[in-house]
Amino acid sequence: MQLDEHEGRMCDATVSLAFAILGKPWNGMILEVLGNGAITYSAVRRAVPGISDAVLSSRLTDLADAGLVTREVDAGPPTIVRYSLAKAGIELMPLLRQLGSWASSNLDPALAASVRANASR
Amino acid sequence: MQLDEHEGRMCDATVSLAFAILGKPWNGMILEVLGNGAITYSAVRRAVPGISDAVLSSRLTDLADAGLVTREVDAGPPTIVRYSLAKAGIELMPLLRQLGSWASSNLDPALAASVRANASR
DNA sequence: TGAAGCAACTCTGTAAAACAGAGCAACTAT
DNA sequence: ATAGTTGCTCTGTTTTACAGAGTTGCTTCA
Repeated sequence: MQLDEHEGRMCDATVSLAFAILGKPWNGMILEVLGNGAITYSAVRRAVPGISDAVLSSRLTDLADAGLVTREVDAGPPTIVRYSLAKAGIELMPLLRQLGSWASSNLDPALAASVRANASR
Repeated sequence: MQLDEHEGRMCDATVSLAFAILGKPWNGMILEVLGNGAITYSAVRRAVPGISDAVLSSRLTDLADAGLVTREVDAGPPTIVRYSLAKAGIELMPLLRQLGSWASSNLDPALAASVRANASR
């Protein structure tokens, strides 16, 4: 068995880096929702059907730590917490839109249904 | 507390669809590696450090089922199995490259290191 | 020749992550 | 007063990824 041009092939480091964020369940969708402007935690929860509180909270924290998302607290009362995209997140939006276009042209909508079925389980 | 324009906000269905594939750990990286041309299972394994055989096998099957990847068997001997991108996968490549560019401009490389640390655990 | 190595996976127990749902403090609305 | 909402936290359960071993069929090496 001849090892040839495959031998030194490695996944591109920048793509790996991108998917450190985007390859985690729910992140892409959360970011997309935030792309439409500052939003409260509960509204994100409603906008992303199927996500749990525990995961949403954890993801928002991670995204803020990574510099994609900004968490702003209006002390109130009532306390209002808003999440919005930071510059890095904003720059991702055109790509997310293109990914949506690609998906609608190339993927079977039943795929999303299977995800939703999982979510409703 | 006033519910206003947030009320009807929902995650875009096409983005959800895209992330049915891309939001699963390892898929983005596998697809990127396949983007450089047909490749054997073992070569994919080496190209994506940290992935397990069980997950790689499962992902390749899922990607083939979704129509992004083609599995071709050269009966041999020795049997050679090659994976390559189908049309839908090929159309995704420019977006993956852009995601890599975005990541290198906007994400902390330490993020990838944390993923690799997990992988070497 | 037999042993070692490689390809392409499969199998299985363990650890980690996501799920599902309950709960809490601080508020607002009825 | 009760009920509802916000923004989470907590916890037991289920699912998924991890880690490593294993199998068959081949090729390579001593």
